[in-house]
Amino acid sequence: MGRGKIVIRRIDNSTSRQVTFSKRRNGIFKKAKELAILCDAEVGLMVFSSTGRLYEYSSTNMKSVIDRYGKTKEEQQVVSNPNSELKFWQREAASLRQQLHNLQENHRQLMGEDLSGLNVKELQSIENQLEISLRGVRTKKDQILFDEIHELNQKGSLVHQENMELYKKISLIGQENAELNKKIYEAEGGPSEVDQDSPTPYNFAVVENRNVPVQLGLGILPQLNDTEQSAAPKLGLQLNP
Amino acid sequence: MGRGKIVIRRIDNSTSRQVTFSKRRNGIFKKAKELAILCDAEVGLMVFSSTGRLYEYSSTNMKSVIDRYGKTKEEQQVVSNPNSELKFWQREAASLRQQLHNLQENHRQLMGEDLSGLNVKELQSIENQLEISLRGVRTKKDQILFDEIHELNQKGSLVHQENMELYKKISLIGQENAELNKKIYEAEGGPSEVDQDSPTPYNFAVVENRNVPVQLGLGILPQLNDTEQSAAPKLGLQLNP
DNA sequence: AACTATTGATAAGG
DNA sequence: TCCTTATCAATAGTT
Repeated sequence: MGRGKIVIRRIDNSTSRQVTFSKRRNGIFKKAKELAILCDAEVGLMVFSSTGRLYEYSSTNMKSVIDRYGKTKEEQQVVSNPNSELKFWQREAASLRQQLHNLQENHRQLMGEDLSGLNVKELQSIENQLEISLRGVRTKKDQILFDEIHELNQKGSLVHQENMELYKKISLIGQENAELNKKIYEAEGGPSEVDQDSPTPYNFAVVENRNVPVQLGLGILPQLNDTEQSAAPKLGLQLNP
Repeated sequence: MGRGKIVIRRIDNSTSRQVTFSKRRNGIFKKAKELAILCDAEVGLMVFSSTGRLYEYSSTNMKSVIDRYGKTKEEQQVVSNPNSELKFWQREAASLRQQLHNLQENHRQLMGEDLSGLNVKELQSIENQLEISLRGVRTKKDQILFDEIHELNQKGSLVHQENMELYKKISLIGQENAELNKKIYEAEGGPSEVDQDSPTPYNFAVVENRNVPVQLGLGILPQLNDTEQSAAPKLGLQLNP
């Protein structure tokens, strides 16, 4: 029920996972309330987010629900009996240790270690998995680099534009200046060769010599449809997608 | 979501209430499972029907969820049993669970999943590790295949030799046979054209026609320094080291 | 238990 | 986190 169907499997992207968690948490709490009210049931719901935060709902109060749960399961004795609880935690630890062990073995094989005892078929399977992983990692890395370059190019483009505008302004100010000088010259009457060749301060007549702005050296990607390509050598990473 | 909107209030009709309870109970349990899987959350859900029946779901196990709940709420009064061994095992389980969690994350990344949130350097590191792993796995696989081929070639060589010896024996027996026939012929006196063309049983004179043994079709590796290469086409895997 | 018309939840995208 | 909207899923009422 959304813009598309999704497979029920851990959401990789942590942001999406977080967002989905929020939405669905609200959803399930609403459902829990409705169930309790509509059907006159006692409901207790505890949810720990992957970051460890607790969210809870209880139609009455959680302690009462847990107590009732304990009674119903006839495990009330377990809680008061230290021996059986001890055993529970020992079993729990054993189970976790087993899971850890399995995962470690799996992990070592993925790390290319501990390969003895595997047949060709199993090795082939690991090889395939590693190839898939490698492709995934490379794709992700390339994408990040690509994005970075894209961003740099955009920034470069902006700076370039800014540069152009600054040059225009300088050009205008230069013209203004020239006109002012001219007026002063006319006001003083007659030409004065002394001042003729040494430009006044704030005279930006240099603009006329080179109105091409400094190249920033950022490789501009084709898809940026930048029309102001120049023959100047470019620095930085160049991607050929 | 149904044939019509309903108000969220206790359903009076007991049958309807029961039916709705069944449907919505299934619904909420499904949602709870999905939430746990999608968002990597730990979920515990307890529902008592109006008739007092308990229905429960937990993504891990209810005791663990209730314990965690108690700890999180800091309402856990271990006062009833401040057993240090109990605490030890609880810490042990928590530690193992943490390790498991870390390893799972690491593992997922090696599987090429869950790559968001990694920077280029980290991705590069995973990429390198995957390449090393891949090389290791391939080397191991190739070695197994190579060993297998080596072994097959040795076996083939042995069978070949055995074959040669058998052919020699047959040849000897054939000669013996021929001599015996000759003696019988001489003892009977005079040639008999009837028996001349049809070979006696156990006459292996066929040996003279082809003393080249059947090719086993095993590619023989150069390092086996097999000198009996033939021009016959070979079957099976051929390695070119 | 099925069916199915309808509402409700939510995925994707700002 | 909240808003919006297109879709899919849950389910209310019925058979």
